[in-house]
Amino acid sequence: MDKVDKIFESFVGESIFKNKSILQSNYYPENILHREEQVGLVASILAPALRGERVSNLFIYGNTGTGKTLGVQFVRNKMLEKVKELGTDNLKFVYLNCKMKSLADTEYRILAELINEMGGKVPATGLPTKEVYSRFVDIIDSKKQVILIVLDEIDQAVQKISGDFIYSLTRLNSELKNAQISLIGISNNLTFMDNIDPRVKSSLAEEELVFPPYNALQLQDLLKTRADKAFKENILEEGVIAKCAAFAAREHGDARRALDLLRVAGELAERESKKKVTLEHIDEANRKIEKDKVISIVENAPRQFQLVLASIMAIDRRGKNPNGIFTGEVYDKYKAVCEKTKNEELTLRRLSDILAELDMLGIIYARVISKGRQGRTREIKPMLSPAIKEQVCEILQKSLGI
DNA sequence: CGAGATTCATGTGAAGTATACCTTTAGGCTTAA
DNA sequence: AAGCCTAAAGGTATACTTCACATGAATCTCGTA
Repeated sequence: MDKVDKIFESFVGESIFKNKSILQSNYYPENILHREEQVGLVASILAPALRGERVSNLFIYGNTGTGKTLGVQFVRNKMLEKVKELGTDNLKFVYLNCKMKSLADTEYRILAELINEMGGKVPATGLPTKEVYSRFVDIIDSKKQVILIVLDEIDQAVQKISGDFIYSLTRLNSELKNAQISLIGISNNLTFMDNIDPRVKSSLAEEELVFPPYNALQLQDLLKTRADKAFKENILEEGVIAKCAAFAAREHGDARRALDLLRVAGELAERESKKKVTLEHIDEANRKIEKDKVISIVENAPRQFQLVLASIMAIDRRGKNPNGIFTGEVYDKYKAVCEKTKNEELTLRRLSDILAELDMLGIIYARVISKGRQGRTREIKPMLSPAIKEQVCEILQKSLGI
């Protein structure tokens, strides 16, 4: 039996999943475990909107995977249901994720996206920002209504946008004749508010709410309820859930991570046509998730990023850099690579920024250090396990045509 | 020997440039009455 | 005369460059014990 047959065979046979979608990240559960208190608070803060009253601006903190988005969406759905039931038409609930990089990382794009969500239309570029702004106001103010705007991962946006934008949004109500708007900011970053204009701060966070991380026990509970629905009976080996929970608890109680882990582990087991999900599958899943993330970043990175990364990998592969690689070395290698691949070479200034961004992406480690008389530089190390390194190198070679 | 002063190799911020899109606007051409 | 198309004018975003100044610790210098 050849390989392909084998693969199909394992899928034709009994699946270990009952309903895999329950473990996927876009699944919205009926109720949200261990977040009753927070969800209740959100609901009570937003409830006046049902009567057409303006509600306080709300700010929600919490690490990734602590149920912030889920909680807000949950309340949103319930409210929209209620609105339908009441037959009124004066409540809009707009959700915008600021992290979708190409979608909303500038003031202009956020406005454009909000307008789209509201049913208006605006080109991706070209209009004066002012014009977009006034169109936005027109759309909102076209009738009497309460508008709740959810800005998810708002910290990502504010880094690039002046806080003025948020401020003017919060102040918008005085310009509106008919409508009322309220903002709901969601941030992963607990220290986000610290370096923000106090005016913005006080107007944005009329109400504050913290979503604490799940602890390992809560994660187990959560995984167990979902696993019961997602897997068939007796599929999970003893301790699998506990291990998933432990992994995720280490990652700041990230429930999304825990669910991904369990799902991928299940997929791996299925692919091997095993009847059980074992502890090793969890380890394997952990590695795979990490790998997939890195690879998709590298594949989709702009050419110049790939060139820089290729230079770093080339130096790293030659070895003997126990203390890390320095910016100067990378730049020399990078120039050579550019010449070989007939790419235009950038300035050292730009390279420096690219290195910083690669660091942000978590592909390399790059800290600024001072080497005394030898000046200041970044100390650079690739942050990839050997197996991934090879794949990354292959991708780079293919993509750059080396 | 130790406190300052020096120095190196980049880091970093601000401002400017080039390119790619986008709308508005005005003029010219077409078309229908 | 109304309608449609086109090109120029005027904006914005993005990726990059140029310029100028900032950094921070190893090393040097020099006064002093």
